[in-house]
Amino acid sequence: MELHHRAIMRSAKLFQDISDEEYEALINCLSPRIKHYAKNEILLLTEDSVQHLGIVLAGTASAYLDHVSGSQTLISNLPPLSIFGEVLVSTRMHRSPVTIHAASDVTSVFIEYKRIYSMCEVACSVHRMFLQNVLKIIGDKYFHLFDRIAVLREKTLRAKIMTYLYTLSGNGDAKTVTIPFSKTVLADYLLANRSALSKELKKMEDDGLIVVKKRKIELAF
Amino acid sequence: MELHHRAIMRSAKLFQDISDEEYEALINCLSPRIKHYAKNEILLLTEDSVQHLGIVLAGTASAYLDHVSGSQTLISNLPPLSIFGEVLVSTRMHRSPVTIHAASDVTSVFIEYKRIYSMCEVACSVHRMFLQNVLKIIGDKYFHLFDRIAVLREKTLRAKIMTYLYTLSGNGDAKTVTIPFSKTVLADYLLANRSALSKELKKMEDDGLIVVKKRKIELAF
DNA sequence: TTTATTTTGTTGCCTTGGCAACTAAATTCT
DNA sequence: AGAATTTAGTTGCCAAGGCAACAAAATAAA
Repeated sequence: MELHHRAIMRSAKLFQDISDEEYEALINCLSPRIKHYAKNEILLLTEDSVQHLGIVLAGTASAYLDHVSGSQTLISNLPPLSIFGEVLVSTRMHRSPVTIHAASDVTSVFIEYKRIYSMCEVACSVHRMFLQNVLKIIGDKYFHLFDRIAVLREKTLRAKIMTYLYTLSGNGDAKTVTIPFSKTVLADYLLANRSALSKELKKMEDDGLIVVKKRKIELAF
Repeated sequence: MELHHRAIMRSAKLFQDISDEEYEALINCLSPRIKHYAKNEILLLTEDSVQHLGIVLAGTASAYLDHVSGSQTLISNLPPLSIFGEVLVSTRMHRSPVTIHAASDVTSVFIEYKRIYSMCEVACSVHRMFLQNVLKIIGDKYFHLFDRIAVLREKTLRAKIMTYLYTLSGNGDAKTVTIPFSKTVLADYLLANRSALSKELKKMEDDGLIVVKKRKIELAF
């Protein structure tokens, strides 16, 4: 594994609260493997057997929930330093619930689950910190799904949008939010019709609730 | 902690793949505390600071997502041996995203997060197994939310119901499923109107898709 | 820069299913 | 067992928003 990849990976949440020395020892132990993907290539298919935890080092990938009908629902964007596959670390089946594909050219690193488990004897305390980080990351992901459900359960489209923006603003902390995807994808994310979303955003602007400037939205509520 | 409580707790997923001896040592170390709740009492409020992992030993509790408007959305039922609060083990804030209340009289046991972390030195290998179990449980919970989203993203009520029943049947394994709650609550769970649900179930029965017998539903698809 | 592709706004029509209101049936409580 | 409460079925009305189709604007590719 090349040095600059090591350096990038260093700042992944996975290695938080781990010293530089421990980090070096750890990645030797974990022996991560680098892979490159061209835009639109598939990193992972639904139902694939997953034996690796992945970290996006460069580019952005997207995770989709596949539908029987062939349609897809965006679950999350994976910008650099995102972790994926970690929820499967401990499940019996290790089957991916999502399809992940490269939204741009992507560089990703993979760590075998086995390695994660088998290193305990060697470095118990670091291992513990590492597992704790994995736990934290999974917890965060869980809360993201939770936020999603908080949005989806709203009955009206406006309430969905409001809830989404509120969550995006860190529960009211920021006055301006930047939507991390296009309006087309946002509609998809909110499980709404794109034209309906377009209409409603306009209405909300008329009602003085928000000001839409491309992907930036000023909140006035 | 009384013996029969120990015995019940023994079969919680949390202690899977841990020997009887290890189990005994473990719970001494974890020093769990028992609490009793009368029906409708609150175990946990949204935004509560959570420092304990809980296990339901007897009775059933329910986790709800609170809404600004005061309405609630059922997230999950917690029958005996369910774990709760475990997702927060590693998050910074330890704030509960849900309100949990006793659907019947409930006996529950609590384990401090601290204990979970601080036992490593004493029993590394058991600790590892235990953390792995926590990881697995969180993973499972994650997938439950996932299933929920798979249901919610369906556009038509019928599709929602179908997806729900399919998931409930173990992806087609069982021909008969038992809905774990009343139709009223089911409507709530599907984020649909109760009367609409009633109508649609009847229609589906007319179309020969299902046979509804109280809470048991035969699947013919 | 020119072309191709994707994103966005906008309109009208029409279906899904939310809502209220009431009755009946089924549980639970005492 | 009888009363009280909760759950379930049924109806008609109506609004939210899905869908299709098109044009314009903006991005990306060549």
